[in-house]
Amino acid sequence: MTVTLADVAARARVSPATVSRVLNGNYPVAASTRERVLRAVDELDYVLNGPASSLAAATSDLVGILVNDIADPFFGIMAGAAQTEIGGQEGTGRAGGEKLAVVCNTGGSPERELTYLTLLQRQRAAAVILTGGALEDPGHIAAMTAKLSRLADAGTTVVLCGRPPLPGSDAVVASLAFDNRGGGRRLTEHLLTLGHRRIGYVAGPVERTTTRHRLEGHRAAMAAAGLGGDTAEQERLTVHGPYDRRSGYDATLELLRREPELTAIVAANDTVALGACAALRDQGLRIPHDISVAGFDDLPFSVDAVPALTTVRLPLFEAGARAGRLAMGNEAPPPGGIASIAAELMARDSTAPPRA
Amino acid sequence: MTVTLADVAARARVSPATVSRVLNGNYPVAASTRERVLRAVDELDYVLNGPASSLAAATSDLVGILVNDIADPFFGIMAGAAQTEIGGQEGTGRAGGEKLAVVCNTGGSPERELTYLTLLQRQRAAAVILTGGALEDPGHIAAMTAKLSRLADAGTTVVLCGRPPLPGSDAVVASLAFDNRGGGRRLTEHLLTLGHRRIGYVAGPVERTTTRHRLEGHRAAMAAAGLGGDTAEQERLTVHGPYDRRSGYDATLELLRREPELTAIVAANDTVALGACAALRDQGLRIPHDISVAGFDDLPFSVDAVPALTTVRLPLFEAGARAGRLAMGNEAPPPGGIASIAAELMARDSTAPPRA
DNA sequence: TATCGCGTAGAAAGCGCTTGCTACGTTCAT
DNA sequence: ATGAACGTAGCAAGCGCTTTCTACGCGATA
Repeated sequence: MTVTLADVAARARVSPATVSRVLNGNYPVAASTRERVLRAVDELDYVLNGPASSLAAATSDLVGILVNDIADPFFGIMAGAAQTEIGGQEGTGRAGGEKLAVVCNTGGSPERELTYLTLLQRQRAAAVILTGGALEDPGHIAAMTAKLSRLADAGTTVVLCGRPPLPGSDAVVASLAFDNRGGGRRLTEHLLTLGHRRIGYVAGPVERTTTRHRLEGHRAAMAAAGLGGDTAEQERLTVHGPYDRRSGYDATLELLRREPELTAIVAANDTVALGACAALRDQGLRIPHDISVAGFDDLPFSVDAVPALTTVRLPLFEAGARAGRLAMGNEAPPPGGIASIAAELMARDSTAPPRA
Repeated sequence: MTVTLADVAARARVSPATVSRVLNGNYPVAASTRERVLRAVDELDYVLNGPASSLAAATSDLVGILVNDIADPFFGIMAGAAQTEIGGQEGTGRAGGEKLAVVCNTGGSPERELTYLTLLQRQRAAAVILTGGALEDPGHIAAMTAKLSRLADAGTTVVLCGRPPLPGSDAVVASLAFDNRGGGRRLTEHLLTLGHRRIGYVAGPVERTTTRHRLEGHRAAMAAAGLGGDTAEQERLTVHGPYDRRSGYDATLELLRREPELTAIVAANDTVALGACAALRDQGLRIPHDISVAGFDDLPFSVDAVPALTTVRLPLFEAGARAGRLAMGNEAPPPGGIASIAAELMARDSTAPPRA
């Protein structure tokens, strides 16, 4: 029924070993022999049996990319860039390099994250790239650390992209961490410079590194300006919610209720900011005339928002591509295995000085 | 080094066969024995060797989801929904159902589409879901048909989601096709009803089914209204380009150059529409006062555009979920294996009667 | 009591591939 | 002329699991 290596060998009048070596290209084979084998492969329309090959070689060509939300371009851009670096290099013909880069959607659930890691471990994945913020739960962190070191033991390369390093883990080859704290700080400094004093913050889900870092940046800027007040006051001007449009809408309404004198709102990311804008418009407020709004990430649609959204640009594509290269061993890891990736303020039209 | 089935068997004082049966749960095993085996599995932290298991069983638990652009929520939403149906059903403990749903990004390239299919074939994937429009190139269609029937022969379930049926192929279990033609027609009828007569069309990439169907719907509506003119005129009011923001921007400028009297622009999708809006604004035109704009897909951000975008809603999540169920064999295929999925007009604020 | 059948477990034969080792020419240096 | 060295190819032993077939023990049936 299905064509096997042996069939190809028979047709090319060589041994199975030779066919295997031609296909893997890591052993000298005479040009004429190789030629003959390749022809037989084509004629029989042979496709390697991946499981058999992985079993014998004790490695596979699977590379997993874990994302929190596949419908969010934030992850899509990184994953796409990584895949380009992994599945991209054809050219060598059928030999080598043909990895299967696949993305797995955890939906932000820690259990699913672990489940996918186990599934990838089952498949003896060549590499795993974890993207996006991590959950700050001690239990989960411990479980992840254990799982990742088990993966590393089995020869899987682990790369973190847009996620802070896992303390005390030597399983991770490299972590590319976005400077969310610095970005958040500069964004709020921008607002402060414009003259804002009462700033509301729509934060992401609690217990996420990304959420915390951005919020810390914001509060650091506020504190440096002698604002921000005590903890209770900080809490009053902060509302947490998921990274979606709806959360931005609802949280904005809530912030307005708590503090009608708000002159600016900083959102956890651009999608949330869009929801915030919608809420403000529905309240009859004009942006930025009555109130300023800022986002984070600089996703493609942000520049087309009306008014164009002030935000913080994260080099998602570059980071994803680099993670891909790191996973493939095509790039040297940064010193110490950790790289901080700069976040750039993009001041646009959704922020302006507060009304006098 | 690594723990194998035999290790577990030894520790549980049973034969490897029994361990296998406990893990796969398709053979009667006494409760006490199962208990013992499960404990050993836990104690040894055993993880099944996927390749070995796939080799022996001649199937794997991999399910591939092919998308054209992973950074586009259009695909992200479908893929996410499908993954929910595939990787989701835990609850049964570790037994059964634990598939590895992975998404593969073709970037719209036919070669990569084929490459991924081969890679999935290598892995003996349990199922493959192809999403999004297909390339209308005879050579590629033939190659795809051949590849898919080879996959089907090997036991892989093939499902098409948001992609028209492959004529003459019995390899495909089901195809869920969006009614792009009907949606396109209703959208243009809406514009016609408002009084528009000079309508520009920013189409998607040529030779794509989605592009063609939407355009056909548009032209059918125009023709039914006695408008549209000859082929040359139709061509003059149509500009093709990729499904991105940039294309919408550039094409809109081009259309305006060709026909300054345009009162409405229909875009290939919402992202393109956003680019069109940006171009119009940069030209000092107000939407919808000076010119109307419509999109397609009703992606999440469309309702937050300013003005809110008139578009055609596609039930992406539902379709993706259904495709996932179909792939898992958890839902009966539609009669004839083909289902047409309705597209609903969402008339919002970006369209209005033309200026008198 | 003898027989059958059922529930449960083990033995062992692969699944299709990779790779260490061996074997067989050649060519080169001695 | 002889042997070392090299370039190629084959042999065969697994890789870790699934599954068919066989075996065993026991309660039910006759």
